[in-house]
Amino acid sequence: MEHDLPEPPWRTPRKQPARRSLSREAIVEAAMGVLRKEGIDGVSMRRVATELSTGAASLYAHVANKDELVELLFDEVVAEIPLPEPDPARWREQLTQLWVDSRAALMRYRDIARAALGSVPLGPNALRVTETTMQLLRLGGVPDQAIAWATDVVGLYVSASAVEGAMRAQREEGRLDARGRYIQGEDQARQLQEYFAALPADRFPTFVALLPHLTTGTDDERFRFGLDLLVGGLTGLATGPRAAGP
Amino acid sequence: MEHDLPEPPWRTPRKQPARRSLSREAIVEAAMGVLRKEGIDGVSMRRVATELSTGAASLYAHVANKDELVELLFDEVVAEIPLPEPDPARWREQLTQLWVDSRAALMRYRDIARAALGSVPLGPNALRVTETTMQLLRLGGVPDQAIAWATDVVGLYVSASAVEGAMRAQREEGRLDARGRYIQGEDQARQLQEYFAALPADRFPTFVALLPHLTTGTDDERFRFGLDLLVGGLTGLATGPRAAGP
DNA sequence: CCCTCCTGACGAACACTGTTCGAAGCGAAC
DNA sequence: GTTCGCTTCGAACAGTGTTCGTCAGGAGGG
Repeated sequence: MEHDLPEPPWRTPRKQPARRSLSREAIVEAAMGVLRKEGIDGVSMRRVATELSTGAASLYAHVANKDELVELLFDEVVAEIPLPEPDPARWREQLTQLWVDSRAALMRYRDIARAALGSVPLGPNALRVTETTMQLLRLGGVPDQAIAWATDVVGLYVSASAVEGAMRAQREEGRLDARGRYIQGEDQARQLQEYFAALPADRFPTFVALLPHLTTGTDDERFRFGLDLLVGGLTGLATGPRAAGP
Repeated sequence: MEHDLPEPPWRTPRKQPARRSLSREAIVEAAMGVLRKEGIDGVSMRRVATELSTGAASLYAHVANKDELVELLFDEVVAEIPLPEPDPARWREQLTQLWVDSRAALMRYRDIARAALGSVPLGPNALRVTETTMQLLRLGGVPDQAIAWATDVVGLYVSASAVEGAMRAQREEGRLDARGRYIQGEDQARQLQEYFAALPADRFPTFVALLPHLTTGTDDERFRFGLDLLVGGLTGLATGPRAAGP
């Protein structure tokens, strides 16, 4: 970084100048860059290794698995979720905000949320988010068993929504095919419109009747809709706000 | 099947006796078998082709893509969801039952639900399920915009829950590693217990306090918990049951 | 009856993937 | 000074989805 002049050729080359730099942190950092740019499918062992100008096999000294690497990535993403200072008077808003922020952080890294589905996240940062979530639910007076299940359920919903949002974003981005043909999201949207217009109204009367509403609203609004349903239900379970206690 | 004696060598071999049998239906059927036994990752073009005793390239005459094949599979699975005859007096129970049945049908085919996340299912059978869902919500007097969003939201939740359930089932199944070592689900559960027991109670007080509740309940109960939250919220949006009408 | 034409079948190949093996190289410890 | 152990990393293995070019068989026309 400081000076990238070519090494004088008469000097002995010193193959690894001090570049024992390969470490778990460096690998995760490089992988995060790939993840952000190309999504989880872009994160291959070879791709990450190339980013560090080495071979794929070298990564296995610091990371057991690709699965383990993805877990590390996920927890790194979760670290970006801002945590509130729990306030008993505003536990509902804080909960909603926390979950909205969670989804936003996940979507910032494309389809990383796919890693959360099917494997309960238990990294250090994920634990901190879970702890805060549970604290807020407790402040609201939600029963303990409901708290445990609710964190699970909402986590599932947030992740699923993030995955769906990432897919939609990728589709609208207009990705180019292997051939180089541009598949504009616009084209697909038009095809969908045609498909909908051709649906037999006698067999799908309600669906057809609701067509205008189906494409209404942004992803965030739809997410908020479901989230409000869940939070509303949790409020119903609450015995009213109570002070934090042991 | 009837006789698999070797063909007498002096007979002309007749390479394709009448085996123009390869068709889209046959491919989907074969793939369904693989899916049920080994999950979505087991469904590879070569694997399905082998099941039909042919090569992978042959499938591409009937199916554009692997993605298309998976879409076909998904819709075939959705076909197994039993649809109720909508009854205005019981719209809530019917809705809940429909969603429980949907999750059950998905889980019957391992992790096929992964295909639903990130691509709104629009096959003929999926449309029938969606139509019924919307009819039931209408019977309950849920506003149109809420109906559109609710089908989306709950579909997401059902799929996500099915994925999680499939993963857990696979884990508990005790799969053998590449080495042949048995990784019993029991072992992993014990490791998890140890990890939880070692958590610092001062940094994660609420989490640690709720530990007994975290492992309580079956997957179905947890799913029902979230589903009841959602249905409860939808009931709150309803203007009361009304007769079906245009 | 024969000769096209065309579509489905399919072996081979391409560019990938995750992971393992074995041979090096290096630093530290004895 | 030598040995031990940890990194590094090229090569290879067994997979993956997909495409290409060839080939055979049936349909249709003359």
